[in-house]
Amino acid sequence: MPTTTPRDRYREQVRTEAKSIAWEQIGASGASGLSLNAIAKQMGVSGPALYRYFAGRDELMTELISDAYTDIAAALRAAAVREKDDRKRPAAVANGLRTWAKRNPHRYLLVWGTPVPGYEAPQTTTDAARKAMAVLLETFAALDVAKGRDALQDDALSGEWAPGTSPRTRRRALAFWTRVHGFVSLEICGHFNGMGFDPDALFAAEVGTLHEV
Amino acid sequence: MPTTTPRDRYREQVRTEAKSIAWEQIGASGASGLSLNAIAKQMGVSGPALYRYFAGRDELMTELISDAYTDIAAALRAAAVREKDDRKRPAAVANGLRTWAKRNPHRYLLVWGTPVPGYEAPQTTTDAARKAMAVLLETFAALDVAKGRDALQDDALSGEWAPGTSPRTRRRALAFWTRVHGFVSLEICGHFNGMGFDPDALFAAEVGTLHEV
DNA sequence: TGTACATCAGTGAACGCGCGTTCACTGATGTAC
DNA sequence: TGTACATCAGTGAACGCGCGTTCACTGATGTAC
Repeated sequence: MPTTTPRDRYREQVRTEAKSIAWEQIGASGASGLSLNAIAKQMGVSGPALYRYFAGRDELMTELISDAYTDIAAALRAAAVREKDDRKRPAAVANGLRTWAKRNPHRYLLVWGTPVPGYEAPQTTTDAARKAMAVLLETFAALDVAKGRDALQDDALSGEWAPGTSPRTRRRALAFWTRVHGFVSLEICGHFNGMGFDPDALFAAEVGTLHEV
Repeated sequence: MPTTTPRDRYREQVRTEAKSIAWEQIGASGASGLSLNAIAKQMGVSGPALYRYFAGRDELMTELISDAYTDIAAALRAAAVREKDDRKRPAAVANGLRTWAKRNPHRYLLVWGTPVPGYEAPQTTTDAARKAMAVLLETFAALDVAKGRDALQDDALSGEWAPGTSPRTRRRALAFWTRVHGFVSLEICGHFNGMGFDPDALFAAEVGTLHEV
């Protein structure tokens, strides 16, 4: 009988608190500054205590990345369903992604920023990543009616990923992804600072072109 | 009489070697893994010895970033002058940027990837960044003849950066930058791995749309 | 309800490691007369 | 050309710090009869 005992609930609570502090620390010192000892200290607990909850630093990292992917996927999906008009949906998803990224820059960068050295992403995170990508694919699949001009040969985009979608849909999803990521990552890394233009306006203009991607 | 003495040349040589090893280490352990001690060890020299050549870790980092910017700017300019046709030049510059990035992923990411925590870029690097941006601006300024459709209000893009260029030129340069960066950064961070499509083909398609950005 | 036992959270000490940086010092290289 | 001095490269010890991780242990919480 796998009922959740009080101990189970306590465990989950401690894990959640640890992960929340982990994000704070990543925000302050970057992904490579993530430290079990430092988290323990902030929780008012001795270092080794956390080894009851995580196998080690790498497992914690993996879980943080998975959580972030799940969060992103949910945000994208929410933005997608909120927009009923198929043709306006790409822009809505783009805005959803940007909003989420600005609210969670460290999560965003942990997932799509510079890879953490010495950390190899396991299967789990790759799966989580596909869930986020699926939203983009569905968004463009809904638009997949006519409007030719497929510059890319079918086979070049017919990899094993995303079976059941057309090459055109995949290409559009990819173009969407790279463009939005380019803008968002530069913005949250502060590379627009001091240039004196309005990021909102530029993003709006860029997003306006996404439906004809 | 500021002639370069043998000692000066020796100093420069040691600094160059140290920086070269620094890049190796950044490649292996990431930007936050950069360590004066480790560099010294690899040079067969004691740790404190390097303090004769760099004021500290941060100064070395600053110099690496500046060097990277300078290198990028040179690569972009070379790509730009090689292409005589104004309208093909954006694509040429895009290809130049991607090629450089794939050859120097760590340099690229140090400059445009996730910011190094606890490191604040000084004026020097900002200046170097502008030199790279200048190539983009010139590229689109050359195209600045007619072809309306300026979706963005003039004032929104009339910040203090890049005086002497038209808002339209600035907007196009920015759109170029965000798009190319999006593609290139995802590619060199390995986010296209296992998707089974041909990055070259997708980039070519994306670059084909840049002249009408 | 009470007692005996098993489970599990958390501790503190320890291991070996690497970091940035300062400091007093040696020894070699250059310079001035 | 030779000698006296100044400059500078590099050393090794030291400071204080933090890291991941293992281990034997204490004490509290739950479970079975």
